[in-house]
Amino acid sequence: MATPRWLTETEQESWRNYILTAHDLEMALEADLAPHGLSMGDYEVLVWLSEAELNRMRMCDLAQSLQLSPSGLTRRLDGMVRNGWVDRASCASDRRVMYAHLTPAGRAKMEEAAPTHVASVRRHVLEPLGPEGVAQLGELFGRVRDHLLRHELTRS
Amino acid sequence: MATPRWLTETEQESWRNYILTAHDLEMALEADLAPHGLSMGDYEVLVWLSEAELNRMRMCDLAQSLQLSPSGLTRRLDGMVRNGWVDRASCASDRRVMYAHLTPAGRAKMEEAAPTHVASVRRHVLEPLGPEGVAQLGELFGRVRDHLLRHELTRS
DNA sequence: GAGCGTTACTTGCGGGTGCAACCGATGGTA
DNA sequence: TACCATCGGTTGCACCCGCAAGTAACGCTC
Repeated sequence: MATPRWLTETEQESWRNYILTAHDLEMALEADLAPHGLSMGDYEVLVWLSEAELNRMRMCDLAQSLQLSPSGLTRRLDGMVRNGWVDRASCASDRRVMYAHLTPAGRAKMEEAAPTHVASVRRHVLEPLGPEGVAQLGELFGRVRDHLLRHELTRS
Repeated sequence: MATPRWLTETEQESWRNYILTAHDLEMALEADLAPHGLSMGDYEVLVWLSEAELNRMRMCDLAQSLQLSPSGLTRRLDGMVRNGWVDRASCASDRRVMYAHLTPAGRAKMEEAAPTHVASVRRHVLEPLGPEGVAQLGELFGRVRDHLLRHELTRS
């Protein structure tokens, strides 16, 4: 596991449960999405663009939303453009900017895959946790997240 | 985020919190370990071997413990052997088997890094959650894990 | 003891990602 | 207007990883 014995038994076991499960969970979600020819990464691009105004986002904003490096996003879009789900459009007012834009085919792909993915999340996570478990999950990770962000800010 | 609007507001937010935080958390732990010249992956190898009998494990067992593919482990060990933290030893009774064996230097490196990592986990996770939060975390992911494993078994 | 399915590990290959370097564009300042 | 720090994006490079194929060894069966 990830940590030696300087932790309580309980801490040890909780942390271990988290580490192992997070990995397996990711694999399960990925596997459920695979039949659609999508990775979770691709899927998240589709979702973000589909919810964005005019179905498009600036590369840098999208990269931040996806927690991806600029180069990482460039490469991921390369693939999605090749598949016809996204196209690139330059910006008239700022010629540095490149928009990632969802195509009709991309929207179709997303609407095809979304029910699968939602069902996957529901089956693997929401259902076993139950409503109050889901609320706890959000609360716990919200606390960790706040702590992380605060820590990050005080660093600079 | 990872999921469209077929989820409750609460579900949506909880899931989102989890996805975003899990990523940031991993980065934070990785960053804390980096000054020692270790990735989390390397560190976990050191921990597993240090807790194993005779400070060694069969490659296949170690791969399973680390949730890594055989080839992935081979490559990771390559690097750690190059750094002198691990060496390979073949097995007398079964010549297919290769042991990964922790060297004294590897143990030293692990003992050097462990306090850092434990402090990191404590600061980023255990402290913001508090004792009862940690227990909840373990309980929730234990439930998800049980569900995943059961599902996996019924598949075969 | 010959054959064969299985196991353990490694290697070739391709995909995904981050970092650093680069280029063009922008906006503020002298 | 000229300069320059900064920003947005892409490319070169290196690393990590999984899958498939290959090799060697094991062990069961006939």
